[in-house]
Amino acid sequence: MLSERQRLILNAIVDNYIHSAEPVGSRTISKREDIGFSSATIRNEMADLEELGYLEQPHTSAGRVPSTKGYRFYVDNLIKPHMLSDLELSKLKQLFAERIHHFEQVIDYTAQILSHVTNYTAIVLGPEIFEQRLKHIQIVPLNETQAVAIVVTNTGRVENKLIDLPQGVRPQEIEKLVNLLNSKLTDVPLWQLRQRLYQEVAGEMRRHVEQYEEMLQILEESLQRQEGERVYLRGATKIMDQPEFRDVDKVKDILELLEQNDQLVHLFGPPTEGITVRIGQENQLDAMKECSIITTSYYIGGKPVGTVGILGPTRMEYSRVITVLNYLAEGLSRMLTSQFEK
Amino acid sequence: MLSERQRLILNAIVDNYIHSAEPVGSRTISKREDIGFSSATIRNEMADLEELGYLEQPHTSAGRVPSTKGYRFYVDNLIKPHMLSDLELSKLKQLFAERIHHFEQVIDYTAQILSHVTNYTAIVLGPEIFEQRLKHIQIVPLNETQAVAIVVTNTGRVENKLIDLPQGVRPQEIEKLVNLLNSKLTDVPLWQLRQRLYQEVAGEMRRHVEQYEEMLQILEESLQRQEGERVYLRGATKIMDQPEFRDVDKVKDILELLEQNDQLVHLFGPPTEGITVRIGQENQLDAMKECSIITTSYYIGGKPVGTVGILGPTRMEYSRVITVLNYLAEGLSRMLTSQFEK
DNA sequence: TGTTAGCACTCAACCGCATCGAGTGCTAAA
DNA sequence: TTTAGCACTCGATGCGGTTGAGTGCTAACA
Repeated sequence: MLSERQRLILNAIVDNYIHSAEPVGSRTISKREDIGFSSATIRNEMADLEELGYLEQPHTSAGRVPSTKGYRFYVDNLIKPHMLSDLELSKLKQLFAERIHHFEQVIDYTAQILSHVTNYTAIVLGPEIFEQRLKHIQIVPLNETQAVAIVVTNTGRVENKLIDLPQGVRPQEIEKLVNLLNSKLTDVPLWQLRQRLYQEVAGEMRRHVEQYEEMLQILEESLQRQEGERVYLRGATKIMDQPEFRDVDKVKDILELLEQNDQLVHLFGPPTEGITVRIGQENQLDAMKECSIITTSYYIGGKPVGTVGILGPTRMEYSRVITVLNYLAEGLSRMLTSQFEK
Repeated sequence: MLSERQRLILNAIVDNYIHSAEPVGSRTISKREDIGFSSATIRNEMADLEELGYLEQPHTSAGRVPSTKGYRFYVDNLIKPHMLSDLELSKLKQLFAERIHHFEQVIDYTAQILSHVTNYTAIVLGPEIFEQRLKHIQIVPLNETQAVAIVVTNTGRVENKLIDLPQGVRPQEIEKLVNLLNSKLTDVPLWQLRQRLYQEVAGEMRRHVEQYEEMLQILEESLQRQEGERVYLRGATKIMDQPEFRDVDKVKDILELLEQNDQLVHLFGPPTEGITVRIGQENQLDAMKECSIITTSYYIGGKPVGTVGILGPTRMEYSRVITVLNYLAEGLSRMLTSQFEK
């Protein structure tokens, strides 16, 4: 367990390093107002903290830098709440002032604002498809052999897929089928769709629809491909503002990762209640070993539907970002709930 | 006008620089098989070429580097057709082998393959909305006050928009309206929709639909917002493989530009028949002054629907990229035509 | 007259070396 | 227990010399 003084010093070092990006020496710390000890005392404590694994030394005659463990302790125990500045507040409020109807635009704009306010990369996932319910299904024939299947959810999200029609199917047949599907499947959660398709629709279909076999298969296929979450990425280049990422190779690793949307979902892990912080090597992916990721969930009517997150260097302003994320996720949830709940 | 020998030398210099990324000296050139002159002769010619503006010298005791004018002459007059290697061919054919139904997926996959084959950044725009025709329109009420308006085009593209309903509108009204719209507007090109809405539907609507005014306004709004072209960007990080972009600041300028989709449309300019090459400062945007962009159009049934392009350093393999783009655009056009034409 | 060998010159890149200074660990005194 | 003092470490910075690729110019050559 760390002594009170050790905590004080660790806190001072992390704070300082976050803002300077330079290894911090004992003198710098001893001159801080909140510290009343000489540099020599600090040096002793620093040596101890290093032995305990909270600090690291780039080389013998340099100051100390927090280790992953150091940041972890800082985030878990030392962090002080950040007060949002007027500027931050006014930027954030832009989002809520805007009256955007389109779900995807709201989310995209959220990511944009978030990156702009924090000066880090913003990533927003959402919405979790399996929380959504079917509102309407439609099949639009394009020509003899092709059609578009369209699924609309209660949140106003529209998924569509091009499908091949069985030979010689008649428009009336399709219409009949669509009516059947809508009467049976409306308000069913998306993840149950395939199951319910067999339970409740298949029997009826066999009786009323020609080419029952083919159509069923096509339907299943088109319901299956609902992608999971969509990824909204903004401010990816912000990472290059950080002095520790002045190196093209480092940046490249990170941006390449960000280019692959599927990897991002991995990075975020399962949605959790409240703020989650992943620091440096705590992220499995190697390219992220010098980055931290802070995430939280947003809700519609109390149900989590997606995740918002910030990606920055391990040396990121944890306190500020956490406050911003909390504020934003709460506001976003309120906004979405009032707009999209049932 | 350049002499035959000057062309030969300019060609050799550009070729060499493209592959080495180092300023080329007279000795290097004189040793090439296709050149039969001593380094001294080459030096004289190089001095002339520099005076004429085709070459530049980073500093006195360095070799020469092609200027924008030099590249331009190379591209217009000297380039030799590139033979696609087996590897390139097999990668390109992956695209045509795949049987993807979804338009957007085809385009996205195209960008992916293109970047992978060329090792440069690939950008694909499309499809041009105004070439598409309305296939089906649908309005799905979500609750008392909101609905989703969905527009399906003949290429299978689906656009959707959340709309506010006028107070107290009845579902039957909406159904009536949708039927009316579909019967009047099917097969109308998207760009004519608004106009035709007034010409052909408004009168009928007034007679048959309650809350005529509000609905008309809402409809117009929802048809209006059809975004122009979509942008598919792949391999943005490839630029960092280039030795002249080892500098984070340069890379940042470029990637920031690429993050803004609207800027990209600018960059491509209006679609043209055949290959277009924009070299260095020929691009208006300052961040692009060390980049070249090669574009060409792709077609559905003989009509241009979008643009594919490659972004690389000015020192890019023009010949190879042009061949790849030609081959790919042709194949893509064939593929899309067989799949989507009316 | 065009080409080429030869040569002096230029200049970025590289290397070694000395210096500087921020920061350390240790010791001894307060 | 704290702190002043001091020797020590080592990256960063700066400077002079060397190297070598490449040039322009001149004079000889075919």
